[in-house]
Amino acid sequence: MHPIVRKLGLFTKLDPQIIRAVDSVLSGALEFMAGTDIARQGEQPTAVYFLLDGFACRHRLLDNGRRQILSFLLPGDACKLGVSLLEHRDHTLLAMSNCRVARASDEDLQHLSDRYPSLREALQWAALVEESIAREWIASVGQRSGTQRMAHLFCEHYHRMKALDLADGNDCFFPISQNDLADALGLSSVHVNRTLQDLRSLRLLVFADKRLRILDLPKLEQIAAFDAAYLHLKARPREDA
Amino acid sequence: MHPIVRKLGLFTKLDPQIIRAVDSVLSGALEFMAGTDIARQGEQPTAVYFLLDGFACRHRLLDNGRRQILSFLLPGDACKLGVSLLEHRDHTLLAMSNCRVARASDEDLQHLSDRYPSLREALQWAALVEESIAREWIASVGQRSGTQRMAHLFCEHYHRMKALDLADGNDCFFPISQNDLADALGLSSVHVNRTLQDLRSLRLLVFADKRLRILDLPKLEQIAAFDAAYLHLKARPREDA
DNA sequence: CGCCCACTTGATTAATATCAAATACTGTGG
DNA sequence: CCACAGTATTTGATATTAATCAAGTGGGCG
Repeated sequence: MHPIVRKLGLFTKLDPQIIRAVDSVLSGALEFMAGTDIARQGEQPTAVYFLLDGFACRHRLLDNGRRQILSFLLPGDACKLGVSLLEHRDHTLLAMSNCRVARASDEDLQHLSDRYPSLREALQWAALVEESIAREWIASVGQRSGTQRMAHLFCEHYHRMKALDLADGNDCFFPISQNDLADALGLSSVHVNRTLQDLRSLRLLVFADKRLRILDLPKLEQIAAFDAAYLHLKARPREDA
Repeated sequence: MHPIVRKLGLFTKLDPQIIRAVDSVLSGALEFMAGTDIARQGEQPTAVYFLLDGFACRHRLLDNGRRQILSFLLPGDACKLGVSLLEHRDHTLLAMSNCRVARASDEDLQHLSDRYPSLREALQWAALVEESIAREWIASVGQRSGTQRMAHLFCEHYHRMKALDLADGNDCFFPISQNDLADALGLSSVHVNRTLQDLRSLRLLVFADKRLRILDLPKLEQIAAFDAAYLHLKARPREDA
């Protein structure tokens, strides 16, 4: 299934005609190798990127040389109408696995949104959800302990993957090193390693080979003080309509 | 000057006709006392709020009983087109000083944005900047020490106030208790108190009587590893046009 | 084989939380 | 004006969390 349809389908079932219109303004699929930048902090933005396949993140380099991962991008993500209104990108988009990406000019997408209000709504919805997730990350880094934070991130990732039907039972793709995890959680990599061992020894999850397997979701959610409300996942309106 | 014009004027000079149209869909000014909620986490959102005067914040209560302040709202802020697409608010809007607020229905504002593309662009711009600030908060809480974080927040607040012409020299309104500061920075209030004393004894700033006075901005920015790029403040295109 | 990278372990230190109490400050009613 | 309650700030002592430093181990791969 088309990843964008799948993602925006979490909000609403888009008319096939709209999908075709979107496709018509998208570039053919671009390939990015794991570890390469899709778009760079500081550049002037003109294009909107859609992740079609793979796993990517946004991150920002600080003046003090440190790095913070700001969010993760799953297939269908990354649409952000209006970026070209800014003079420079304030963060880098990085492919964390091999990625297939499509690009559209912001302008084209705006025009399309003018013509199809339901497309605009779906994109607005996606942007609002992404913002809500960003806010939860602030709350998480600010108020949760290292263990809770890590548990929370795993819950979040699993729920997002599940919602997109990209989880295989209690197991899903999560191609990220312990170092990246540290940069996402605001912890040192040594501490990440130890915390991971704790969670593993509690038999809550297995995180290895670029995959996350959740063994005890309720317990994990409890530890994390996880409340899925911020993900704004409605009872899925998709499928069999 | 109209606070919304002042804020959106950081992006573009809006046609007076558009301003009148916006005013026409805004409720008259609502008053909120310091400490009262403007809109609550969990409620179903229908309205878009504009802060006309005063100082407010967004915050979120976690399941573990803790609280994180997610962002600060300055006059002209708070427009977020599309909120009504979500089923519930994921955070609370709280007046931190007495506030004057105007409300518009999301629907009215969308229609207006359809009619006036430059209004839509200005609102999109404001939303993008707010997101960028949220990302910087993630980076700050994740990668900066307590002292740096606090210095950073003060730099940010000062720059934002300055950009809106709401700073009086090196001095500006900042009506927030040390407890709130702690909830914004992800520190304990005791630690905030001590960090504050450090910054004060270094003669970098004075924070008292609900005001922030910056004594040595370059030094403060250096400590904070502050880089204003994320605020997306262009060389102001306002005034004397 | 040997190198590189990711992960792991141990020891130590630094940052920050927590607990407990004292000291301002603010507004209120008498 | 004073006594008072309530809140905000400050201080000290101690405990915990997580960072840092320094060395391993282990697997993939040319």
